[in-house]
Amino acid sequence: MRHPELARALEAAAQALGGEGVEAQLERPASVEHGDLATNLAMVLAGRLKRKPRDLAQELIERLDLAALDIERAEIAGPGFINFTLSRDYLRERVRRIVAAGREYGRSDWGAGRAVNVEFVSANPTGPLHVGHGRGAAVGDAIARLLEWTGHKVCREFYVNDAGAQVDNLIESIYARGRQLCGIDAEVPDGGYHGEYVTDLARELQAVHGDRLAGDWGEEERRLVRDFVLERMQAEQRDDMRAFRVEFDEFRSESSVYASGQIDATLAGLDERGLLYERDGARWLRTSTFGDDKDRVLVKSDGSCTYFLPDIAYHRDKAVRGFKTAIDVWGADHHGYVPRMTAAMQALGMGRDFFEAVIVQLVRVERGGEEVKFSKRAGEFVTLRDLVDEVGTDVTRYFFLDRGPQQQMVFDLDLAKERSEKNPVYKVQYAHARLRSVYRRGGIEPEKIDLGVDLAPITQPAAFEMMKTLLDFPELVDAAARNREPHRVTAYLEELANQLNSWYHAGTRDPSLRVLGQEPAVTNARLVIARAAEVVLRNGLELLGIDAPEQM
RNA sequence: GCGCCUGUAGCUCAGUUGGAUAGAGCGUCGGCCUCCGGAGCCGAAGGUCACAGGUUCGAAUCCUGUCAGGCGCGCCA
Repeated sequence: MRHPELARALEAAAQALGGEGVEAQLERPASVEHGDLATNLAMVLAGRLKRKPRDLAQELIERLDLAALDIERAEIAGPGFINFTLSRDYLRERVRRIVAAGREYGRSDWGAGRAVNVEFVSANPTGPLHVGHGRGAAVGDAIARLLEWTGHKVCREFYVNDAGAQVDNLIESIYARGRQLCGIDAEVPDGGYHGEYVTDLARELQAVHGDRLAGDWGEEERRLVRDFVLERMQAEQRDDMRAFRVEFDEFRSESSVYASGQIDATLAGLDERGLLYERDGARWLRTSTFGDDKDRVLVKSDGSCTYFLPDIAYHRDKAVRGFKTAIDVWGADHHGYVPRMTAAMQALGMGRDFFEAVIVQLVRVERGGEEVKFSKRAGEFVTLRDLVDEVGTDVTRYFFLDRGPQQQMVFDLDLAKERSEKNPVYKVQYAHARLRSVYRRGGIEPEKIDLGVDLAPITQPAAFEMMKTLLDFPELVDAAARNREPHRVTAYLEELANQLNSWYHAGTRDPSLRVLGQEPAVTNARLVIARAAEVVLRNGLELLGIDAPEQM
């Protein structure tokens, strides 16, 4: 919960005691007995001033105008904490303002319109998306949403590696499958693709182009197949993403980087800075001067370039396009690549904070405690599509966002399919639906709930605990955005849903605690609290790209 | 061998950037509700925060080392 006036008053008091420029941290104490807000300022000051923290705490309190700050009590506790108890009226009024802010509650202008590029998924156009891509998509999209909420101008981007050897591999795999379909002996090459979809593609190509592809393939046939495959795979990936509720603003392809002349521009830029050199017939970039363990080849001795060079050119282009920050969401198998890209961006003169990588760990899917190994269609992995078809977009997204990105995760299919409050997604969605159903049962139009009513009838301690959680939301959004950690939002929503559910369930035991069926003054006051909770649940779910349903 | 990530309750995970008595869900156990089943409600037990040192008023959090797991270490992408 924020209380900027109190923070400033504390800092002023600290300064008066000789603590120049100390920042006053306010936090929600873990235990209710410790009040509503606490600060460790006296202990921080004690180290600096070589004085006893509890004495300093006393002097700090004496310099505060408690009444003006809506503080009912200020107590010194433990080694030197100051615990503040806010007036109940202050909390009531702040919660009322949540409802007034509505869909805007939790937004901020921290980013001040800074342009941020968030690149994620970026799968090779050589097959269906797998669960790992799904996790990257959920995390990338949620980070994008968090940044939008905090005042950034965000571009969601997908980089298509359409020029590399992987596409050639796929083409050769299709070639082999095509021959097999014609009864000719052939084998999928090493490193080729084995999923059933490869045979499907071969069959389809034969149906469309007939005998043209029956014989050996020359340059022209391969180009034909390449065009067909690239379009098809990208269209499928796009569909998978759409079904997963992820819309990209921009698709950039490796081939367009080659076509744009930016490869040469990048080399020239690096050369001007004296960061390139020749060795063994290749051209190297001095990434090691920027923290990489060794230098990296950009142009091989045969004159072709490594994948790294177009990748640098592509990221450089993000700066050219005006982005101040480029965030890449990568699978754990690419984390070793972070230092060299970071180095390359610095080599081009970008600030240390221009490029940022978010590493997402692997996903293991389990059913009945056993690992689900692969999909029939894709062969060696579980497709995102299969997962979404089985458990739905909301659940899949939520599960991917329910853990820190760096945490290896087990996706429990049994829990995911559970349609009860055991399943955290349903618990949160149900909390929202429950409030909507209160309005319905009461014949109330939520938009017309009177915000001007007296909130004095709100006295239940459980209600105040929940209200404080509601007031934490803007700080939570801020922290989640700054750290690129969407899982803070899911953890928060689960806590809120628990509080809301127990607030609600109190009414099952004691009818006088229900929202409906009370004196109008009581019902009206509780409706405002219900609305505030609904606003936060809905906004939180939106931040994750998950539906806030009217009913379950 | 080197680098990065991870190690918290039986399981899956949080832990407010160093704060007070380490939390939640699932599972387990007890009670309530229900014609039965499912679901739901109330409560309880459950911990050497991988291990060993260090830093300080204070460490799950920071530093060093050890152990275990994952990933990476190419003129592959």
